[in-house]
Amino acid sequence: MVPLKRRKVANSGTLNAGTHNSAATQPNKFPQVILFLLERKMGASRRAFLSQLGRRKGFQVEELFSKNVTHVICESNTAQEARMWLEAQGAGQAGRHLLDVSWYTESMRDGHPVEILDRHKLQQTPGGTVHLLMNDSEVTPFSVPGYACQRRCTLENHNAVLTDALSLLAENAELSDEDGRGVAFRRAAAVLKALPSAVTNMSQLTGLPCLGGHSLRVIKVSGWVSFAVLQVLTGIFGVGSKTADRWIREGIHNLQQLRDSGQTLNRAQQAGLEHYDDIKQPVSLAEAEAIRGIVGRAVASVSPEAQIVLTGGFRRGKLTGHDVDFLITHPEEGSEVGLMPKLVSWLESRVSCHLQNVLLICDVIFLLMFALFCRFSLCCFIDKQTRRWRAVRVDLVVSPISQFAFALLGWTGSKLFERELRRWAGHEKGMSLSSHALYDNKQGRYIRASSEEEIFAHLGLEFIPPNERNA
DNA sequence: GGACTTATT
DNA sequence: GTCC
DNA sequence: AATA
Ligand SMILES: Nc1nc2c(ncn2[C@H]2C[C@H](O)[C@@H](COP(=O)(O)OP(=O)(O)OP(=O)(O)O)O2)c(=O)[nH]1
Ligand SMILES: [Mg+2]
Ligand SMILES: [Mg+2]
Repeated sequence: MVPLKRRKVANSGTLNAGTHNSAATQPNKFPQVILFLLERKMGASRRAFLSQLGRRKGFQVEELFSKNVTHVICESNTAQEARMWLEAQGAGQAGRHLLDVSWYTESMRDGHPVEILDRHKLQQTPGGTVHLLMNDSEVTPFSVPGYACQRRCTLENHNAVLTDALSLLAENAELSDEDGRGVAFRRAAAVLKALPSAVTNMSQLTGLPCLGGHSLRVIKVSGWVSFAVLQVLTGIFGVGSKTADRWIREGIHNLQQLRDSGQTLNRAQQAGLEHYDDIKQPVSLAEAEAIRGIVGRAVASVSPEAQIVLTGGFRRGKLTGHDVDFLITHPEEGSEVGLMPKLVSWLESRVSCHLQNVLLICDVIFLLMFALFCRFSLCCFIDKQTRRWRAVRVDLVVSPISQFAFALLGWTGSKLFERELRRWAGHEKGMSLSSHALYDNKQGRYIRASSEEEIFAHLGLEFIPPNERNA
């Protein structure tokens, strides 16, 4: 076990505020304000970061304390220590503001020193009274005196998991002959054990004594639900992080518990749960091509001229996928409207019929109908010559030919590649890219394109073929 | 501190 | 977590 | 809130 390395307070006189970062540092815009950030509980890196931020915003932030300093900034629960530190500097508090970091961060946000309100002033907290962040009645704040000998603590423990974790670290420190760290963890554990109820929110701990950075990180990590549980629940189609989080808080940690819980599920979630195992199985390229055949025939029968293209990961050369993505268009602008409903009807008409040789669409599990009814997802079952059927997800997108290039680029991915394209468009070119269009924010007009190559060119990027978009 | 892709339901 |  |  490697203990977290202790910060070295680098008081080397290497920093001369005037010269370093001069390019990014603006001249002092507020000469009546000279800031100093106290490192205690803030940490060296956070202090360095905040200092740099302030200087960029035109504040004078001193590296070293001096009599000229008008505002001393420190973390919210260090009032007593801050005053003692100032005394030690022989400075006292004479006419000097002693402020919480919240004043600093708000001033950074607004770009100027904000009015000093009561909540910005450091609380006189001899024991450790809770610093209320907001008048939120849901989060019950705790208040605990600084010494264990000032408080009553029975055998009751509402935070056993957390105190166990901290006690283990204490034991480890003690056995490593690090008594200082050992007793620190013991105190932290004791603070949690003294609480009248379980900790539900990290914000409840602000202001409590004996809980330093390390202990707070331990508490935070201990509260994490195992990644595996989250993966299982969000692995259900229609279940995202918020829903998974809510279910976990309600004691639902696996599929069986979900089924037994009687939770009301929306349609996508019902289908996602019902076909969980099937949908999780990767789709092979052969299956994708087979489905292409089915959907292709469906498209041809409802609109003979229409074209269908395999997009998504398979177009990028992947050999497996979590679904099969298709883009459908029509050579004549406007003829594509109404294609999707017809296609869906055609597919539905084959439901539970057994005409196809190899493949059969037999269950449409949900529809996602958009404004123009241009996108839809279905779940079909494939007969693999064994009379066994499995659910496979298929995404269908219909696009007018005028938008085809944007749709093709947009639906080919990868997801990260798309995000990077759009970020580049916005940040570097002042344009907005979507799977429908490219908009020039400066010229205030849409840019037409009839191929992916043209879009890359408009964006000032070298063309990258699909098989090299696997970012 | 704040952004971090964009559109659709 | 990285960049501004 | 979830999905592509
Ligand atoms: N702009 C944008 N496009 C996305 C997003 N998610 C997916 N796409 C696009 C790019 C993807 O390649 C395409 C198909 O999405 P899929 O989820 O099917 O991913 P893909 O086919 O790449 O991988 P897969 O093999 O199906 O797991 O849709 C997104 O969040 N934003
Ligand atoms: Mg896909
Ligand atoms: Mg897809």
